[in-house]
Amino acid sequence: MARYKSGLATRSRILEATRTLLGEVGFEATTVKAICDRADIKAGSFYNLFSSKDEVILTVIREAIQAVDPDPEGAGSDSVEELADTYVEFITNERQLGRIYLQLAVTVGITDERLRSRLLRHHQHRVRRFTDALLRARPELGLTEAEQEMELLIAGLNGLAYRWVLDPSFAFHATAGRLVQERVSVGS
Amino acid sequence: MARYKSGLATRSRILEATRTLLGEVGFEATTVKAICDRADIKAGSFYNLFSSKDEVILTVIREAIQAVDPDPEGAGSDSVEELADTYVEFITNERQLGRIYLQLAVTVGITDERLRSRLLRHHQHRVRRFTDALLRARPELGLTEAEQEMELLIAGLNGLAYRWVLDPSFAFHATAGRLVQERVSVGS
DNA sequence: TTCAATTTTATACGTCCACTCAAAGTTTTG
DNA sequence: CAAAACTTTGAGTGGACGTATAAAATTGAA
Repeated sequence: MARYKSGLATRSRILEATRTLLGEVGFEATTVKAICDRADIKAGSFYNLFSSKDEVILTVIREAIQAVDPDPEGAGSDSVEELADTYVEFITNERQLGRIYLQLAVTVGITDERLRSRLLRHHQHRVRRFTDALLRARPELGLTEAEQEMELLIAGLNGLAYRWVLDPSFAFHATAGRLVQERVSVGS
Repeated sequence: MARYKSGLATRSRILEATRTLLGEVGFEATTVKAICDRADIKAGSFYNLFSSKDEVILTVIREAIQAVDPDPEGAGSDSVEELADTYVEFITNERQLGRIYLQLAVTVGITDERLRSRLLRHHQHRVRRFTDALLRARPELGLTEAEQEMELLIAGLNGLAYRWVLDPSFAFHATAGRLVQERVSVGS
């Protein structure tokens, strides 16, 4: 474990290098050597601060999952629009973590059963948060109906995110905005 | 190139092994050795029939892209419902190719610029096909409006596909059906 | 300033990777 | 059936990978 400030700084550089590599070249190309080269350190330093390649990768994956579902002070008082907007901002601004997030389900999730169930729990938590927000705005909706709407909204947002990754000139923000408006005003 | 029937059979076995591995364990774990072991051949035979690992993987990727956008006899006469249904069936039945397809944009697409633009062209072709089908059913819609609707529908279908991969107990077919109904009856 | 704790370096090991090739085996053709 | 074309095998290559460790350098606390 890092205790001296130089060690802590090295740890940060390793995490940043890992984040960049995972986001830009994918899991396959993110080797310990690539991480060390980018962080400008030697393998020995890496293994002094992390016990394995998996450890640093899982640390960054946790960052990515958390970034999509932040639990800010005002938890439980966001609107659907705000929640959706936060996600769009996350994908477009935090490019590295965003791409890592989008890779998770179809790449690592296939192989690692524990990560898959963790991602599923994350998704269910996200649906709940969106549903709560929708019900706050439109209390007359039934729980099941609201949940189904938000499942569709989140699927749509994810699909648009993949679309945007494929072509960053795509009007992600505007399209997502229209989608949210539709879903929020469902049945009215 | 394979000319004798034994060579052709081996080629098929290699392709099937690659398909299975890409779909089940991902790109990272799909090594030449893994392919050869699963196809029960030696590396020399592999390199007699394919010039590289990339060649066989790209062949399977092309299969996956084509499977999503088949050009059957009746091209230009499908309904939106049929097009969407075909996609859902593809993802749920052709599990291997389906997972490969879903991995493409966020995994290989990041690294390989040529593949990324190929995927983008594939997507645009798909949007056009869905839009044509929608306009056939509802000629009163404007082209732009119809295109935007279908962009949202496809994003939704893709998002639901990712959702289903994460948890195959998810009611993909039913949820996709509701989504299609909504989009087809837009503004009416 | 001293010295123990921590970090960095240099070097190395064994494994697995994509890939090659000569030689032996098999299939098709004339 | 014999020669040509093709396929398979088995053994091997160099290189990059993850992992490990002893010694040198640096740091922080007393």
